[in-house]
Amino acid sequence: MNPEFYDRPVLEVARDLVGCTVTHGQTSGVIVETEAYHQSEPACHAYAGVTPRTSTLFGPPGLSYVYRSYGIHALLNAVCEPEGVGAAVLIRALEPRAGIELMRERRGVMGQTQLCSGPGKLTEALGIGLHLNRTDLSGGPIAIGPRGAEPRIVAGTRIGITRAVELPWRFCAAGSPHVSRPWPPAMRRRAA
DNA sequence: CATGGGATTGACT
DNA sequence: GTCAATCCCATGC
Repeated sequence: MNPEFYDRPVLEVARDLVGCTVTHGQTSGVIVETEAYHQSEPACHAYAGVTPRTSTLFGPPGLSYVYRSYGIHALLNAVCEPEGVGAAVLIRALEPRAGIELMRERRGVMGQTQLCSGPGKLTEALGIGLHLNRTDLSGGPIAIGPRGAEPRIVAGTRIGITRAVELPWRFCAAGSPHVSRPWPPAMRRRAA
């Protein structure tokens, strides 16, 4: 997808990324869960302003932002909005498509819904590390491609944060078993 | 230069 | 339900 796709309000991009395909090497998956982050709210790393760590977030749209979480996991984001605005979409879960056996080896689990059902899980399954920070998502080693049919989307509040917890900036593909837990309330009510 | 915290996960009670 | 693992970096002295 071209940089223009990301040069829009981060909430629009987060919603439109659900259903798109992420590819790295032999492995790929369809995005089933995203979260939006923006410099205007305190859960976003860019809230602190431009620092060596956050400079990627303020860079041109369409770049990757990969950072280490809890000293253990690499988390993958897509930088959005015009250069100078700090915003990104966190890729939280995928439905595995290609290279599933390789994902199983990397993750050490067999179940398809356990391979990529979390932001730290999917980077491990796809082999995405910190060295892929600030790479081009349209022509770089990580490629994000367009979706087919538009999926039905369920919105909820973001997961695992301590500030601005009330914002409904999490977007899930309705009924997908590959979404990370806990599922949004609107999705638990009825099976799919 | 020392310190503390975090957009998580998996193992355990 | 609780808790530890583990490291980059922001912050403060």
